[in-house]
Amino acid sequence: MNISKTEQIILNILWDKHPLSVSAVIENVTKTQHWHDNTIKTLLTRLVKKGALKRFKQDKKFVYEPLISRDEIISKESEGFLDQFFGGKMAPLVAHFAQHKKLSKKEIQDIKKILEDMEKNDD
Amino acid sequence: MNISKTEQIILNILWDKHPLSVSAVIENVTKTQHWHDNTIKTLLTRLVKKGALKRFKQDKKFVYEPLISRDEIISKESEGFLDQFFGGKMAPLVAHFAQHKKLSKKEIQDIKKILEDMEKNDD
DNA sequence: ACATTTCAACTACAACTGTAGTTTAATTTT
DNA sequence: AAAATTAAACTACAGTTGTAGTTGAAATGT
Repeated sequence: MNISKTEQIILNILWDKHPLSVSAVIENVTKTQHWHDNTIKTLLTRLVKKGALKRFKQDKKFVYEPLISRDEIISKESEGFLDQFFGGKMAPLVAHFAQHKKLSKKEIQDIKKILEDMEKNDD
Repeated sequence: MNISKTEQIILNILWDKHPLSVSAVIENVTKTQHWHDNTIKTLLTRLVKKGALKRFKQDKKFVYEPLISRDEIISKESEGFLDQFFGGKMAPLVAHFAQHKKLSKKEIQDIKKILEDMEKNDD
């Protein structure tokens, strides 16, 4: 299954909260994207067809919810991304962001903490 | 400019080494992809048309080289990726990989080192 | 110079994507 | 119940992408 960029935006919303009616999805999407209603409906339909969403009637209206997990997609996409641009390694990614000053002090601390916790709970 | 996944593979090769002749590109690509020669040629042509590569004759044969920098594309793609999946923050990305045990001990050390260096050379 | 091999250019084509418009069916309002 | 509104389904259409095939031009071997 392949999820396009626009479809991904719909999925992100439904991962946050579901099930959602068409109108609720539209409302959420249009907060950030200037899309026509029908465009959003098309995307929903395509996602159902792809098996990424399921829909069912609730209160006489269709509602949608994800069939694939955020984690599943994130894992797939992350690996592809890392392979494509950083030879599959995290370190160069971090280095890239470091070089471009995309990391705040707080973020650095957060990341270090994550890594240290990880070292502790070593298994 | 938008680079597709397959095009990206071609670019990756040319960033490593350039200029390269068509046959050299083909040779490199087919190490990892089972693509027909013409497919690779099409990709090269499209990349030229997009302005991502330029080509010129060398020794009576065309050779190709990148017009856009790896860093440029990586920056763009990385940000898009991070926004799409991790709310634009690195920490959750690291956490994701940590959770999925995708980080070796050595990598953890490497990343920590990068972060610490960064804290030192603070500006 | 002609045949052969190699390059390069041009053409093809279906699936997927972005982006809706149009038609039909269901629900709600008066 | 007829009219109005809303929801759902169906249709459209050009651009991009993956994946080559075909044709024509140039270089090389004999």
